[in-house]
Amino acid sequence: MERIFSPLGFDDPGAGPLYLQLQRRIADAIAGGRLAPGNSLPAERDMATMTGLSRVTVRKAVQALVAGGQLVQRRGSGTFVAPKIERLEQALSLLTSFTEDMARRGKTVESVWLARQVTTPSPEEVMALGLGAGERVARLERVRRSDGVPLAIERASLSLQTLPDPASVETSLYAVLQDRGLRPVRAVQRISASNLGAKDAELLGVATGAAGLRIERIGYLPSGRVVEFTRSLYRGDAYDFAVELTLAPSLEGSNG
Amino acid sequence: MERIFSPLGFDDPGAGPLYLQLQRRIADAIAGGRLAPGNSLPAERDMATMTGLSRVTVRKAVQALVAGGQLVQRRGSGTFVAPKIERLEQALSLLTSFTEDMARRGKTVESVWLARQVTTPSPEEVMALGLGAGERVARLERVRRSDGVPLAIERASLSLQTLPDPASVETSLYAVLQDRGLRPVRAVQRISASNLGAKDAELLGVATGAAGLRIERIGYLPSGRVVEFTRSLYRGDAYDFAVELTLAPSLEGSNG
DNA sequence: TAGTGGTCTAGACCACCAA
DNA sequence: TGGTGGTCTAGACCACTAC
Repeated sequence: MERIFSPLGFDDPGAGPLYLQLQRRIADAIAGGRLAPGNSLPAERDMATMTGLSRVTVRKAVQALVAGGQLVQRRGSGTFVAPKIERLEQALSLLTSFTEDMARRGKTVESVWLARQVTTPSPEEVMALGLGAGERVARLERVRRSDGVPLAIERASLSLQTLPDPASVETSLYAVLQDRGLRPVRAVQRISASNLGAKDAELLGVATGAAGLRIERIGYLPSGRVVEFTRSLYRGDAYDFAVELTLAPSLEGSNG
Repeated sequence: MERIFSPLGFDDPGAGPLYLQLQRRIADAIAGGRLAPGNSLPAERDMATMTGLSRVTVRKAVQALVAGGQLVQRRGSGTFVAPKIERLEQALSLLTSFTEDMARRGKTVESVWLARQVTTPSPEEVMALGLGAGERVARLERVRRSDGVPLAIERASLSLQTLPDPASVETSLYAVLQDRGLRPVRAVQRISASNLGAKDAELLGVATGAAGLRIERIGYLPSGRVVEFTRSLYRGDAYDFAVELTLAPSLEGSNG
């Protein structure tokens, strides 16, 4: 610990900005195990006096590591090395529901409802669901947790013909749809990454600006009718999506 | 412009921190089109005097928007609204190479090589490629650009039996492998999101901490032998991966 | 050369948490 | 109540860009 926050070595002119040097020292200490998950760091003011830097500079180094998910800070309490997070792997090629997916691997699932209502659709929802003029929409918004850890924010929209009573969904949306004979058999997903805004980050228990996996899904019935339009935001540090790929058809047989 | 940086309204006690209020004002102006892509913002010092805030506070607001990809800053030049980026969509279910994928949609592809060498493998590479003790590895690292815009960093590792001469790869790795009769026919990918470090961010031309899509791929021959181990980092703001899902086999027929 | 963003400082007050 | 992180300020110097 003394070595990390030693005032020595900060005067090398070619070593870059001071906050980056400190950031690198702390990151190296975590990577090297000298700072283990759960360990506390000295208070910001103490790090400042120990290193001979100003508190603002120390804060800039720490903030970068908080944003990257390597440290966590609790006001009034202190700064700590982030706990090791167990990465969940989910197969992306199968159309399963969150609830079923977690049950399959023996995890508990809790949902915290943010909204479960009938409302006026956004232009995006009108487009995706093919709604008529004046038609309203069922919207389900919830934070998904597994074993107490928030994993994803899920915002599902369905036409009222598909789901007249949103309040009837307690846990699995797909289970409700299945009862109504309206479970999707095919879906198209689009995946991208983006930085989480303050609100979404708080819901997921990570720092503002942390990387999240954004997944947009449109589910279809066998008839081709759209049943669901879902936008999810997964914690980037807690989720791995696995996909199996096969050779592109147009290239088949031309190999070798 | 005057409205955005007006000193009025910053005294409301319930509106949260000043830097968040300013951040919201600027973000709203961009979303509402009052600030269009390419537009320049006043200098930081000017924004500070206009709003009555300190430069540090203005900077904190601006930095957050830079991290989120909504603004770009150029030292000595100014602060600008980020140009609209064209999102590329790539099918995730087919095993295609970057080069072929871009060619199919009529885009030019350039590679900037970071490394193309035979070297000592990392433990991760030994594991993924199933290398023997003392065996060396061919490593290909490059930044992929399309129409001049950097899109991804690709780091591919192959055993020397698969690719004895890394320098023989000029554009498409898969084309070279195909010539040798070693093109993979199956691959497993793992997808997650993470914040880009300073170095990777610079290579992709985005701000440090921006969200990136991390993809790890292991490619196999028909025999089941591993041919390639590739770790890629895509710009989160420039890429959409599309996947089509079908009903999980175990649920087939139980629908309705 | 003038203007811009990038870094850094010393000091202050507030809100929250734990003993 | 004392310590912690969260916010904010005024002022300074540097490195780079554009002219």
